[in-house]
Amino acid sequence: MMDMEGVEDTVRCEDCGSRNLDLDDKRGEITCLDCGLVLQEAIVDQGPDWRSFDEGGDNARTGAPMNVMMYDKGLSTDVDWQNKDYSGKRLPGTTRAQFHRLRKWQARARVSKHLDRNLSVAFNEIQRMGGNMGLPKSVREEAAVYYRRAVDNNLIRGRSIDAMAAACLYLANQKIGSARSLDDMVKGTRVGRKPLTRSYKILKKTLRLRLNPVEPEVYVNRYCTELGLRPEVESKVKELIKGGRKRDLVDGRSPTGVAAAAVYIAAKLEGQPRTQREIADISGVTEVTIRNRYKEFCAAMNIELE
DNA sequence: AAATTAGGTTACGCGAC
DNA sequence: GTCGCCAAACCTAATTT
Repeated sequence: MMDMEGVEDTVRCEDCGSRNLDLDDKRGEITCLDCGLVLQEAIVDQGPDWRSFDEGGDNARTGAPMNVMMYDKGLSTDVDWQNKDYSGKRLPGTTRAQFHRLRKWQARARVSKHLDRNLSVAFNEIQRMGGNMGLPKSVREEAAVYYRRAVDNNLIRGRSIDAMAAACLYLANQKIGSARSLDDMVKGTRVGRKPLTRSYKILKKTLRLRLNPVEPEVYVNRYCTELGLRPEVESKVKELIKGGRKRDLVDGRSPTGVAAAAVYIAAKLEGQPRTQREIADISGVTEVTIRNRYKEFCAAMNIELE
């Protein structure tokens, strides 16, 4: 039933059969332009995990899960086919009509159940992983949108949900600039580096995503915060990176390395020095790399440290 | 703590298979 | 899709200043 060519050729409006559909990235909706039916929504919100996970973690929950990100959008109760109420009496005509509509909507929600289940699991994963490494809600929402588009483009079959979910998170993270490196992702998701990057590439390619290359500036705020540096240091860091970019010391190098080195220099210049080791620990960049970068900077920009 | 050195590893684009 | 190749950027580890 599904063919390999992507959403335009395969998805029709469930109500009127029109192929005239509109995909709204921002809101994550697919809307039929002919009848106005919203086919798919990325309903994303924070909520407690309700799936059990193998390794520890706090999966405790109180009360019913919020009906967010549920694969069937909360229509989880069946509507009885008989036109009778709970006591067996026949329903009056108007009520029957209402139930007819209910059934219709329910059938609709069932159409692509297997895909929706996949989405359900994936959304949970995105929530869990994202929450795990403290990614803001906006990133997780964006990731969910990407995942749904991955499903729409038949990218899921034969790939692990976890890897794809992690890849979506990584993409969203880059788009929004939440300052997580690939290393951070690997650590925070327990998805291997290989499958993660593989899914990431496929996703990026087939969705034709154009992302700005990650700039070192993205990491500056986080590094400074984690090192307890004053705001002045932070602006000094950005200044340094700017200068470095002019002198071609930035492009082609790993943004984390450049950021880490600039932080090292700025911290020292501003009288709030941190050791290379400290910076290496929080940034995941080795001391050696920090040294290489910061020496390049000093040499090219006539910076004297002491 | 910082620097140096040596040697191994990864990412990436691309073409071949 | 995977493999092999490339060079540069990075890494680890040991040692010295």
